[in-house]
Amino acid sequence: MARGKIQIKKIENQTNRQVTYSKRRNGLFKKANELTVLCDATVSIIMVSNSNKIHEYISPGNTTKEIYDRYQKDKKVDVWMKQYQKMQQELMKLNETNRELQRDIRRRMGDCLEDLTLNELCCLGQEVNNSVTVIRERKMKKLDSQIDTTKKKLRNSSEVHKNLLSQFDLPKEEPQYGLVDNGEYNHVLGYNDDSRILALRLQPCQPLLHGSAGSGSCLTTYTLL
Amino acid sequence: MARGKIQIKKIENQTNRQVTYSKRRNGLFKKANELTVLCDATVSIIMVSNSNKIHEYISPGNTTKEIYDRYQKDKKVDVWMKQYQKMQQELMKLNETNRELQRDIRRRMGDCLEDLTLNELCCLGQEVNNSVTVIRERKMKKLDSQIDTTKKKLRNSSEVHKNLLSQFDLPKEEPQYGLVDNGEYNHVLGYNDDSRILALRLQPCQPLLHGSAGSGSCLTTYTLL
DNA sequence: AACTATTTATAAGA
DNA sequence: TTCTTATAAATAGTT
Repeated sequence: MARGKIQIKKIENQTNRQVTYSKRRNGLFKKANELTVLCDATVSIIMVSNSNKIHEYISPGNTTKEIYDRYQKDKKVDVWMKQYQKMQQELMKLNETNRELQRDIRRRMGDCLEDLTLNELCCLGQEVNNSVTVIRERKMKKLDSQIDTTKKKLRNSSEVHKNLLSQFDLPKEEPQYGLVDNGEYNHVLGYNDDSRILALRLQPCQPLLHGSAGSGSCLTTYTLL
Repeated sequence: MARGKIQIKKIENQTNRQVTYSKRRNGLFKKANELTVLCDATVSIIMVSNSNKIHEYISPGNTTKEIYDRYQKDKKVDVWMKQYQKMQQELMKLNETNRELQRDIRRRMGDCLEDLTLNELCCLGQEVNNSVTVIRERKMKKLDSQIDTTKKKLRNSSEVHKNLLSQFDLPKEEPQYGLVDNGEYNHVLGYNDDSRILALRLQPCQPLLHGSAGSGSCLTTYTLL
């Protein structure tokens, strides 16, 4: 526009382009500002240069975010909002599910039984009762295998001991590892013929997870903006 | 800038302002486009007029959203992204909690006991066993009160019947409402001296909620954009 | 929307 | 980058 007309096409000279970018950017921003004042409008300009630098103009008293949000609202391209609401719903659903699961567990522990019907109580009772049997069986199986393992270890030790003694030509003497068989175990672990489990707590056992999980964390309402 | 210099201040004449807005908007967009071509840059302009209408310019081959997202990233004002990640985390945590709760329930039903230690099995057994007792007691209490209510109703009916008969001076005759007392009920409901509940299912009872809640819905990964 | 006198923007050079 | 300046472009006021 001066000292000769130019073609509107990419300036190939890198330096020249850079200079023109800078000059015209200022020009554009100045015009934007004049427009803002003269016409009481709001203008937001974002520019990304060829070298990936970002410059912006924003009418005084506004933020680029504000203008863009407004633009989004206007264009109904608010994908974010939809996403947000979808997630919010999902969170609520999950929280609800959690509450229900926890209530179910509490019932299985004998809590919150007030609002169950007689029929529901029967079902629950039957279920829990079945569990007792299954869990007891599982426990006994585990116990058996543990005893088995221990026995094997003992036998092994015994063998090693014997071998050592014979290697050193010492007089043979059976080692006295103590393992009282079976009957005693049943008693210690609360397994008796009453066919009810009155398990002793061998260690203070942490409750499986009730309460700890999910805790009281009610859904935090995420406010927009 | 022509036919006389103007002051850069708000144009008070409404029509004039409107015209100038339109003219200068075109000028601005033209300049933006020249800049885009000459300097191989990307420009996004959003304008809000005094009368709240929105106009935009965007360099060809781009979207306003793209440019704004880039701007956001650059300016690290990505509040949305933080929000999104926070919620994503919350969702994952809740899903994890759900899984744990469901596993806990399954264990209380005698499932998934494989990976429990002997000690944990003992604790679980004890808890479930306690529940059996509590639930049984609760059931009996409910049953008692139901029987009580029924008895009262019966007595009432009896009374009404008697009164009616006497009102009509008819020969008195006791009504024969059938209610076999107590012992029979215990049997029907599976309460016997074995002190274990072998409840009959009076109706097909829906499982309290396991499985239905939360189902298999793994966390859907919300992709951005 | 078109015209045009005048102001403003800016390309090229320093 | 900034300044200069000849000249192109934009536009205020008018029609």
